[in-house]
Amino acid sequence: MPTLADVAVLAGVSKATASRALGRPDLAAPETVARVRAAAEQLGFVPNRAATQLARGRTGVVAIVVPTLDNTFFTPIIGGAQARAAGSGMQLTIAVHSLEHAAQLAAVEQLAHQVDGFLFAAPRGSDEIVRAAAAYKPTVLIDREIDGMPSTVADTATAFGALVGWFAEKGHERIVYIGGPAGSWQDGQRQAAIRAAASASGVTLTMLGPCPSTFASGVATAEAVVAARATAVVPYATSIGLGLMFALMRRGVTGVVVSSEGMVVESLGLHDVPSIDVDGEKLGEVAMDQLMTLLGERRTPAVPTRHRLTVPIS
Amino acid sequence: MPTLADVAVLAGVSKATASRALGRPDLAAPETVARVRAAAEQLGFVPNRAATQLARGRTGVVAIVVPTLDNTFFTPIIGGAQARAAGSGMQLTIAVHSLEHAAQLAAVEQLAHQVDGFLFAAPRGSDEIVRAAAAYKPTVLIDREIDGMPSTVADTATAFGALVGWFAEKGHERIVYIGGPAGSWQDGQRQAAIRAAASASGVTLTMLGPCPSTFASGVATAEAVVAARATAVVPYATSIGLGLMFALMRRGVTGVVVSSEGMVVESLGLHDVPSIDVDGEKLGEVAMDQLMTLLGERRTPAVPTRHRLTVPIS
DNA sequence: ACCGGTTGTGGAACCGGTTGCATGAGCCTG
DNA sequence: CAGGCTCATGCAACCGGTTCCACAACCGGT
Repeated sequence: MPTLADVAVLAGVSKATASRALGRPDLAAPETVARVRAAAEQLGFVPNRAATQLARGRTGVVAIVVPTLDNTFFTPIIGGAQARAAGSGMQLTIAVHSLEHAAQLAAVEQLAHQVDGFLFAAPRGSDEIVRAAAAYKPTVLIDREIDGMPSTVADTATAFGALVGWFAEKGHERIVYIGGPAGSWQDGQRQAAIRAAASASGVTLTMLGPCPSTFASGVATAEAVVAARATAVVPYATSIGLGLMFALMRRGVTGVVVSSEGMVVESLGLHDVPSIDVDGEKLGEVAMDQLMTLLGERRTPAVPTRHRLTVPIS
Repeated sequence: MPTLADVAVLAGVSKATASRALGRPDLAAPETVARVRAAAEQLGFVPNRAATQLARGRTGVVAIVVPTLDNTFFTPIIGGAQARAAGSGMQLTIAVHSLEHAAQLAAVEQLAHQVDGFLFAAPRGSDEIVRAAAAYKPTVLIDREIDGMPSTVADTATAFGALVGWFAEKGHERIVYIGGPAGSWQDGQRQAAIRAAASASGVTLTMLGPCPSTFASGVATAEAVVAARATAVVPYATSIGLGLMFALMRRGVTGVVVSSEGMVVESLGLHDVPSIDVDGEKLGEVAMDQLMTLLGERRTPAVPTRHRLTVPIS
């Protein structure tokens, strides 16, 4: 395993110069930079991460906190963040946060020593935990806002409101909204937007929930949906909607439209079903860019510390 | 941020002794160990990861390679591995491997410099890539076997065979197996077991596929299932089965039983639908234990380098 | 021709642990 | 009681980069 010293010898310079040539090319003579780079290439030099971290006092790792991996909402976010992290030569570790409060706090404090920053994609965790993380290291929130903290959110509330309007236009008179997990920030936003849209368009609105984002919980809402004699349903999450559609079919219920996401609508060949697609990947990318900015990373585009993505409906 | 030197001063010993007292208590006097531990506790000392890594020449990180995060088969595996890694004070990074061959190879070689070992939960990747990883660092395969390499697999082949037998007993005469992704090791195993079980029980078997493990691809098989006039279907993955069930319902097809997993069967209240449940968490745990053994970690139980979990059907 | 300023480079300290080796105290054995 | 042994400990050299500082060469300006 070649070291920087090997590269330096081959290039005929000192370790110090070699380091500068590779890391801060502007501080070395162009000709030197070229020679050092060639030497590094030839030897297949890969900088030792631990050494770099130790010298710089940074870990080169950021953590993304998610409530679960079993929800396809979070995986693209992770993917996007991962891609951006890798682009800056950073590693991403995933912290799954399904624990109860005290354990969460302990886990965050433990983790804080091992990372340079946090991405919090945990819609339900208490503010206290997020603040604890932020007290240690730079922290960016994903899909949730807390006063005074940087965040990236998808503006689904507006999209959900528009969806209700869309249904109203199509002549639906009784609409159901199936709320998300208790304490979800997004759920609060969406409820407000949906209530406003419903009263604006004069439809009858039934609010169900709270409801975890799972297939099974969608199945479980079928009865209430039927009881509400709704013709249109807006579920908090795709998995809920899928469970609901499934259960309605099994009961032989027809004439109820459940909004979903593009992939589901397409693969099932559903017609006239509106869909909302959150670009999770983008969400992860933007949030990571924000974090990199906070960390003083040069190579990433600067992003405002508070960011809203608009969400299309179709 | 307190360092080992601070702890040493407070405990009235040298850095060397402090290090030994914390890391190898058997090498220090019990009384000293106690004093050092108390000092560390008092200062809230957390060892600097980078320094430890640099000194030991190990990264303290292992990577788990998965094809995607959008498949609920892999997430429990990751969870299990993560839990075991944390138990040994190691970090787990997730490498998603959806790239084409050359990029995969490059990614693995890059990663190899930054980790102590690999867990490969990539059922389809070519052997070459796995071997490349193994050439650099200890590597354990998950749910796949390659000659001469340590692995942990769920014996689903046997379970799938039993499932066919179960269907035959219930009087089903035409059975469909929907194969998994092209090149999947497990798929090969299952096909063999299913063929054997079918010919043993005299049922007519139709093999479909290969078929990616997605909801959409399950939907797409509905036509072929109907054409085969099958009354029982055994899909490779839960997501495929779910898509198929969905599509069959929409067509109004009844009388076709699709095997699934416990969670689905329960939440939908399906009766008389057999289910297969792979304990993914366990799979991850065992594989990580194997890897820890290879890495010479003391604290983990030694596990045979080739391990098969039996899979229950119900 | 002399001086202040820029630029490129090397020496060496440093990040915070781990560990080989040497030292000395205390114990057992012959 | 001497010689050899074990045991606990400290010193100092690492691991492999980064960066402060000093120094030298070279620039243009007066």
